[in-house]
Amino acid sequence: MMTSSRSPLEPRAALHRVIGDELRARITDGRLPIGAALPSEAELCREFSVSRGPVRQALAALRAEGIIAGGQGAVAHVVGSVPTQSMTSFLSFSEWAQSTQRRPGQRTVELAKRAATEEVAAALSVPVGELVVEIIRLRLLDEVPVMVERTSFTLEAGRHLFDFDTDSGSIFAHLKGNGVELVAARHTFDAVAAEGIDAEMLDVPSGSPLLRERRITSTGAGVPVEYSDDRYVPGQVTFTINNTAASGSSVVRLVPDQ
Amino acid sequence: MMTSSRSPLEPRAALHRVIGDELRARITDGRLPIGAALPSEAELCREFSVSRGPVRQALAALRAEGIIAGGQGAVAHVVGSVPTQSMTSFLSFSEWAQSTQRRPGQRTVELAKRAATEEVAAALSVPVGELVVEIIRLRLLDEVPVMVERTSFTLEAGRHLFDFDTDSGSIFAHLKGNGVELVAARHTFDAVAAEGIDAEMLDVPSGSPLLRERRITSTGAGVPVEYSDDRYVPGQVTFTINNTAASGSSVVRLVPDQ
DNA sequence: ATTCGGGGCATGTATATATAAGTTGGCGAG
DNA sequence: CTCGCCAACTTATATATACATGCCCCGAAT
Repeated sequence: MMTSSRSPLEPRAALHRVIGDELRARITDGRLPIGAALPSEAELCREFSVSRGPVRQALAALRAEGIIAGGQGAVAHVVGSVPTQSMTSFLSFSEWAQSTQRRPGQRTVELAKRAATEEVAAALSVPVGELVVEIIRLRLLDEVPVMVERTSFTLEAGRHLFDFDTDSGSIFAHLKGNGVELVAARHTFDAVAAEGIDAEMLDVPSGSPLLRERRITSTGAGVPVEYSDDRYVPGQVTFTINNTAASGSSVVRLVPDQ
Repeated sequence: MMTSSRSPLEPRAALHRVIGDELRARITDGRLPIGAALPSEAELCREFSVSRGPVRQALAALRAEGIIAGGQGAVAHVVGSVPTQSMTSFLSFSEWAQSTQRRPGQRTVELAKRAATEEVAAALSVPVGELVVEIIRLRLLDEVPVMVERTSFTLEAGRHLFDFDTDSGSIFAHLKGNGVELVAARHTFDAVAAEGIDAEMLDVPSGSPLLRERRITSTGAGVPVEYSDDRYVPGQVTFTINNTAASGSSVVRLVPDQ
């Protein structure tokens, strides 16, 4: 059976993914409530007519997400439905805001092509003085200012921004449409005091605390594309992380370099 | 197999973990620099004298951590050395400090058994008023105060703390020794202003920004054991997170409930 | 009634094998 | 010399099998 348009033998369906999605669905829609025991591996094998390999792969994925737990000799059981966000929803303020029923707003303060400062150059792995595209935006939720964002793109990626209305759409959606794929990000959190323009734009007293997220986003090949310094008004937005001993998560506490 | 002089099948050494650790070591010490191609699966099989199963398990773990990348038909290659920490090293301030060559210090301000406030009760999933063990500690790095920690334990876990010198050892090590296993944690980050006692203990001006980490730590069964509110002086400690589109990491940006 | 032990069952780990599908590099035709 | 195609290599996926080890429950002994 060649079926030239498809594959000769169907299998390329990635059974373990099918199984994982099915179990995820059962958990989120309540057929497998929190605390419930999952079917044993053997039962899942029978149900999906597969061998233990794919079943165990699916269970391992769920375990890594922290959704199920259970050890050797005991059937796994549901420990909770971990809130997760897709990569794009996490990176894109607009997309995230809409998913929480808030009206996102934004005001572009500046869009410029300029030489990279030492900090930006280090983050983007380019020589100091190389041209980068810098955009400063004030972000709002339901008309209330919540964040000031200072983002630098490499010229290669950033040139797409000049033919784009940065006050309306999502930058990430636009970049993706132009073939710029962002698949990995490193986030660093600390606290800073609001100063000068930031305090004014965010409408908070000078010196009041802000949550700062610095972010380096890269392509699949590990090439940095974006560096951003985002400062949030406390109480409007927080960041939450789940980690488990099993899936040594990538949450790290660090001493800043300098 | 042979395995004649020892137990019938002796492995139980978790070969895939051994292989993963070895590869991790090669990457961090430079024998496999960033960008380098890993040996093919077949070569690794020969080198470690195992079948493809354990090798693929090890590679899958590295891939989930974002350290290596590569797809079907191509040898995987190193995309970066992601700093990771074990669960215990991430949870335990003392252990973490020692791994960074700093001298950790701590001063216990208070250790008390008291009724749970609304906030604590909600975090630990116990009724308001239930007895919990609360400990307040000032944490130092090289004699400099960097963090104030307010932790509440359920009575079940916290009772072990009264026969323990909280100024010397690691609480987590002590709890683990008493059979309290902590395997999952949820961390929430925001910024707050330093106030009253906190500002005084941390030796910063009142009103200056602090990075706050609130943490709920649970057992493998999903039962909350510990709730902590830690406030860090900026510039001394930051938190870093890596996430990739592939391994939908559990990093989430949230609107606080209240 | 309570406790202790054993057996059944479930998961963890490893091997061997087979097929599908993507990557790469080299060879030959134009 | 260039372009296109094919063959070899490599990874992704799935099956079948075997044994080690930990949990849980039930039954027997106290």
